[in-house]
Amino acid sequence: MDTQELKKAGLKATLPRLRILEILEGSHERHLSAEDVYKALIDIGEDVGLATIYRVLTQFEAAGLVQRHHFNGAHAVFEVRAECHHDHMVRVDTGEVIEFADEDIERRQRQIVDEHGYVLEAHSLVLYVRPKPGSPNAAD
Amino acid sequence: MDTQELKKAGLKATLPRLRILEILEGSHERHLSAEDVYKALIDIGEDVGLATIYRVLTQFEAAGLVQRHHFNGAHAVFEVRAECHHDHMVRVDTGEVIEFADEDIERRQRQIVDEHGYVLEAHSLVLYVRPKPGSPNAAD
DNA sequence: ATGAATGCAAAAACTTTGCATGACG
DNA sequence: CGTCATGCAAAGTTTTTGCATTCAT
Repeated sequence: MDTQELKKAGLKATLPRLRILEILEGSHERHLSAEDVYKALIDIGEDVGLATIYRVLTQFEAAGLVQRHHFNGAHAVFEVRAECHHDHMVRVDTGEVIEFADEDIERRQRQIVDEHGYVLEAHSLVLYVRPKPGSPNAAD
Repeated sequence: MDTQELKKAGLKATLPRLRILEILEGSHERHLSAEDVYKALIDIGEDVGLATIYRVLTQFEAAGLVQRHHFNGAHAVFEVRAECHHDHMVRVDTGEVIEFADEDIERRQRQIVDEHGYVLEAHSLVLYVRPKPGSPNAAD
């Protein structure tokens, strides 16, 4: 039950918060904008204000339940925090988001930052890609 | 003369474009927002509209003269395109931007993308850092 | 001269906030 | 029941656009 998850995060288990969490966890597309969540809720007949969505998503982010990304400069997208860290590829032709993890890059990042006299707080890596001709991806 | 640079890029050498290019090239801080450029122009008594700054920066980007970054979700910053590619570190305490280049990461990125059946079109890597205690940076 | 560029102001897109009402514990 | 959350609408930010005027070639 998501109720426990919310309480564990120090948040009251209100209906809007439960609904928003359900959408984020249940969606096939893991990366949703506030507007996406809003539309999904309207679709299932839940009447939640857009302002609430923004407020709740910000709280979820602060509580570590979700992560906020800015794949394109415009609007933010949110994804439920995965167990294991990963970065993202974005197809420039379709906008599809593909997750990947690579310990080599992670390690090298920490090393570079350390060499400069800093500590790595967070990072954002997005690879913008297009299908390689002849690859199975070219079909989509 | 920047006039040549603009014409070579296929852009008419208008006064606003020349001024904006001068600001970008002459600024100590290499990463400027549209607002930053606007204020810098006002400061030197040049009366250029903010809308023009946005239009010109977008043209510069299309022409390959500048690169657009989104270090924070809010506003975009622009930098004159450097001869050699590099990525960025952003100090979370001061907002200072530090440039770095690492061929290991670049190579690994291309490899990962290739393994997934894609071609790397572009990428964005930002490391958010804080000074390492005891390092010379901690002082600033 | 002629088409493109500019400036202004209005609009657009995304997100945040104020305040009265309603819900959780 | 007290407090925090919600909804609505209004305001805030950043960026874009329409249109008459001005400028570069």
